[in-house]
Amino acid sequence: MMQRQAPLYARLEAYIASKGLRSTTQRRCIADAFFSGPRHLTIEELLARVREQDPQIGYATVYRTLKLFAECGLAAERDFGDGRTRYELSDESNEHHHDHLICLVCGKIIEFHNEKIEALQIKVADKLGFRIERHNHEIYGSCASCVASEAR
Amino acid sequence: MMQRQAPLYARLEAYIASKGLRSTTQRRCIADAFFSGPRHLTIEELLARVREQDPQIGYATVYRTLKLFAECGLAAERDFGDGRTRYELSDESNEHHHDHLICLVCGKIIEFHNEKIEALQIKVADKLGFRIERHNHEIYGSCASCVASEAR
DNA sequence: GTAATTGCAAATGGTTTGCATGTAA
DNA sequence: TTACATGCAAACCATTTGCAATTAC
Repeated sequence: MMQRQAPLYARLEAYIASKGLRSTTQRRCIADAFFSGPRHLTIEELLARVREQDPQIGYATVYRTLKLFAECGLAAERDFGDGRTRYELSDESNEHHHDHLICLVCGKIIEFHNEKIEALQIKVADKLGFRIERHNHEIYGSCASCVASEAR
Repeated sequence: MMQRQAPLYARLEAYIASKGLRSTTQRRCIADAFFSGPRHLTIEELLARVREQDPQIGYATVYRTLKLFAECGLAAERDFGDGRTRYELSDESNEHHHDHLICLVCGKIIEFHNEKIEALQIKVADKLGFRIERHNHEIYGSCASCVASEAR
């Protein structure tokens, strides 16, 4: 376990304890894969990482465990329109909130954060008396390298 | 057919003719329901409207026809995270582009448009050399009336 | 006439669930 | 000891597809 992931483990263990759940080898293994892995992984990708450590882990366990992580606020579910749910560290587990640019050519996912957009969203909602809980903001198109290789 | 929907019919018929497809009673009936109905309808809702006119129409036909409308640029598919795809008139069939606020309590869908947000998105993408094709921007929370009834 | 379209039912595919077995506390 | 968790297979559910019958042109 890397140093910077220790707080995430601690939060997970605290949640598990507070709910009367159990700390299992599978959950710890999936937590390892999720906390240290690349962002925006699908269940399938996560399962592959997890099975490098323990080939016996079933895919239903990964589904259930990521739902658990989402429930306790460690993970966020993302839908980028390709039919598979992706998981990433939640905003609070992370440095800060971010949104995404998704390359339709190579599949690359780029994170962005723009304070002005965030502020304007709040303004739009306020004007309508709407109380914001969360938002999705995804920009689809072609990333710089795909635009470049297309031009060739 | 109402006056303001005539251009939409014309575009549909033009597309159908240009592709060597056929103008069927089912397609015209589904077009009626879609062009004149409320926005953001699911296939199931659309099917119900369509069957008021012609109870024989099958649901696969509605799926196929809405895909056709999307293909020819008349319809836009929307995913508000509840597992059902919704269809609305595309930006070009409509007055202008818009995004959505979705009430998680009552399900109300409110449209919004903010030029500053649009401009900032382009700025974010430009800085990364990313070419935008489209975007999703959804704000989830509680609408004014649900916030009010909660306060009671 | 013939190629596109329809309606039905079956297939698909990601995700969820029931259940018998295993295991943490 | 006794709930909770796991792994498997089956179920789910929105959507898609194969196919025989129908229809537009």
